[in-house]
Amino acid sequence: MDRFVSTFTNKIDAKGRVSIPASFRAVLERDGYAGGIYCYPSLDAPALDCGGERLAQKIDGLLAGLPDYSDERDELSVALYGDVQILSIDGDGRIVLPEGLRAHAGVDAAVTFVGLGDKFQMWEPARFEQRRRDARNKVQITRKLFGAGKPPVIVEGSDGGSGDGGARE
Amino acid sequence: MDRFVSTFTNKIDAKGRVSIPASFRAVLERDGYAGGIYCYPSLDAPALDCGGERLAQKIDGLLAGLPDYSDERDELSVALYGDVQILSIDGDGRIVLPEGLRAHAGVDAAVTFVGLGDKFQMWEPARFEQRRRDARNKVQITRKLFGAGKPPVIVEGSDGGSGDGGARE
DNA sequence: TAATATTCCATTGACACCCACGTTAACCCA
DNA sequence: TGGGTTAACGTGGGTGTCAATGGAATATTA
Repeated sequence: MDRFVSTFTNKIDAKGRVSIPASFRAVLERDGYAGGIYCYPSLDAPALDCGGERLAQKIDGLLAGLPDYSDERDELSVALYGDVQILSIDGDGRIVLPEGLRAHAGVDAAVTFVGLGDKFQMWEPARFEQRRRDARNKVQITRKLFGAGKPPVIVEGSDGGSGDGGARE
Repeated sequence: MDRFVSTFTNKIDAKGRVSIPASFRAVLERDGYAGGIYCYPSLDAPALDCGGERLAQKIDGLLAGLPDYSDERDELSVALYGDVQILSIDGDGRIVLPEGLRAHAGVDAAVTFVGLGDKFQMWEPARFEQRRRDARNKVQITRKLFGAGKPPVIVEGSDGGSGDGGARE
């Protein structure tokens, strides 16, 4: 299992802690993460993008192409690195969400973890439910267009395994 | 952790001292710094660029690329080296910002530290907030770089519910 | 000596670490 | 197949540690 798959909803406790789904943690291990996960506000949604080293390297790669000390680089750096927070995972597999991130995602009592292959997102449960409904409609339309019959599923990473053992709970 | 990541805001006390975020200090250690950090006014922003040895070497490298005695080199040398200050870090991980630097960044009561990979910047908090918004907007526009176009989300197996194990919630 | 800068110490509050409980899903065996 | 057992995960709470901050004491310079 090396991809983030499926969705889980966990509670935020009084201290602001949330458990990261065990299966996601397993992926992070393989990903090789040094004590914490990278997490930043999604650019196009009220959600948080999270991942391990692989995600960090993706960001690096993005900047690697730009010349040092160029305006674009500085700007992009600010937007990417500047927003990134490293959330350390405690012994029980939990993180605490800083105020800024919580605000962007609008979460308070609970968080929905959404696997997206290379990375995963954190959503306010109700908001995610809404988004998912919308997405489903879109899928229906797409199916019609393709004259489908094909089963849906559509993780974005693609080939991604469907269910398999993963998903517990 | 070997790069400056994430943002922190710390206060300036009556004597002009600011704590450098602990995680940044950790990076500086690895970077091998001799008692102080390199710090100079950003060329294109009301902020201060800071870093350790790696940053110094990068500047050297940048200048090395330009022909000796060229105008650009002179200009750049002055622009970079000329304003560089070495700020020593005290036993508690704090530095004091000289007047000149404070003026350029417009800081007074607090400083926002922004990790940018192999260097970090210091901003006046409000000003940084503004800059961040701008940067995010711009990035959204140039987002093709991300290999974007990928719509977010959408897991959820068909109505059959076969797919993965669905969330518990 | 006055004024400024640097080092040292104390306080506070946040966070990481530790353990304990309840629930649930997986497993085993009759 | 069904009931009991076990293990794992999510959750809650207590506690120690460390970072940030404020202030005092000491050194340094004019």
